[in-house]
Amino acid sequence: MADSQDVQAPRPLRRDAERNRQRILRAAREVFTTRGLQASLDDVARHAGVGVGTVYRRFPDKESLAQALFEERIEAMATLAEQALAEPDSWGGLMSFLDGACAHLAADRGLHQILMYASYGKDLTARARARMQPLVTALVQRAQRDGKLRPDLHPTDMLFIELMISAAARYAEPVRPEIWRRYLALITDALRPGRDVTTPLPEPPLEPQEMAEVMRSIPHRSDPGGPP
Amino acid sequence: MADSQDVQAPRPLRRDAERNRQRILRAAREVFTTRGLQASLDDVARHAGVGVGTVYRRFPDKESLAQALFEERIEAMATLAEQALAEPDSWGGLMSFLDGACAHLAADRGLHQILMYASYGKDLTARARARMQPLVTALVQRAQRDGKLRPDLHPTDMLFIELMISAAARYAEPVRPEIWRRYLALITDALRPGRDVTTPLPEPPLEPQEMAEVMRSIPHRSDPGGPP
DNA sequence: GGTAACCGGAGAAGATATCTCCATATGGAC
DNA sequence: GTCCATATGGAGATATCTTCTCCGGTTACC
Repeated sequence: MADSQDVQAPRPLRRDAERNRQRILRAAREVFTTRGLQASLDDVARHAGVGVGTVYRRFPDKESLAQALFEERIEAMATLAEQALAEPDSWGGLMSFLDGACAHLAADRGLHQILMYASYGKDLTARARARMQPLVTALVQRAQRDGKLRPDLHPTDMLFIELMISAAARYAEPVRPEIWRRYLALITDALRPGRDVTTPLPEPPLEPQEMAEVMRSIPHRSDPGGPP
Repeated sequence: MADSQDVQAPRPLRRDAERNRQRILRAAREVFTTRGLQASLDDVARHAGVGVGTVYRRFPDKESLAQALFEERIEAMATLAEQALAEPDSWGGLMSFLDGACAHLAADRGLHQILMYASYGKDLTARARARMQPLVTALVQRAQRDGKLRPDLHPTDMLFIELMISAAARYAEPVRPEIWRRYLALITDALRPGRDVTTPLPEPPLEPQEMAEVMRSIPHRSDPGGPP
């Protein structure tokens, strides 16, 4: 209890070390963005122009690196939701959020993996949920109160829409990277209430607790169990 | 040019060999269904109760096995489309097809991989396209002529819908294997024409040739390039 | 009963990814 | 300028997997 503020004060890292740390993070962002989380730390090292040893000294394993990136990504998503919530038009806000989230996910091959990376230690997906859930719920409920959004939709449905759209984006990415907008527009059309034909939705939405399980679907290592 | 009909008449396979061949195919169906194409041939062999050698003697590599399964899967899909086309109601037919195709894809983890497996030698996806494209086009155009389907949709859109839904199914499979029906119903709602609000779709649909590229997106081996 | 065809499965060969080690280099306190 | 705690690079030890081969022993069929 001498000087530190919390638990963080081991030593300020030598200047070259800190510079390399930043390089590594930048490289990881790029590599994971284009190739996904299954890229090896060797790849990241090469991309950063440092040795593997340097990477492993700073980040014991891929999970640590993912965790470091996790924070900023979640924050970007949360900011998106907050800005959407600040828009006066509830429908427009919801659309902005969906569009922005899908754009992020479409452009970043590793993002959904980072967001859904099941981490043994601290459950990152729990943090993601804690941060995002209230915002998305607010967006959804506000639009529903205004009668702009089908009342039978649930906040968890928004996440599924994002997952579906980003899957489409990943499939089409080499051919037509923007085609996902077509399908988002299509789905979006189905979200409005009071159309002449509205099919009652079969299957109740996923409860948050179920969604939590889905969010943990990407296993560590390159265990070929996770879906996309 | 002595006795054969085409190119097929090397020797009728000894009885035990044929029995094992069938066992292997059955095992491959099961293993690929539950774990996807990245299961190893050793897994298939173990599941079939035969030695790896036996598998490799019959199927030089995983591609050969996939190819053998490919035929029956494509045929099942084509049958689905033909039955849908035989239904008098064009909208109902299209829905039957979408529902059936999504159900197949949701229940079979390896199916979309088999259908989209880029094969060096004979281009299987080309065969799939040749078989399916006319049927799906007929289904779509018939519904559009009847005014039951938005006119701005294209046959390739149906495939994308199937891909998106099956991605959702794979994500949710351990938690709620049937939730995909919820999202199919949602999308389906957006397919009808003449609703009070119809957003014009941005991005033109994929041309068949572009779709062909998308279909070849799953690389050989376990090359971590393919999307889901 | 003879033999061609077949079987099983150990293990060779090849890929990859993870992570360690240590000789060498460098920042920065004094 | 000196010194040494702190860093660095990258070869290579480990570990894990899959694919595919090989061959002694077995089996179907005439």
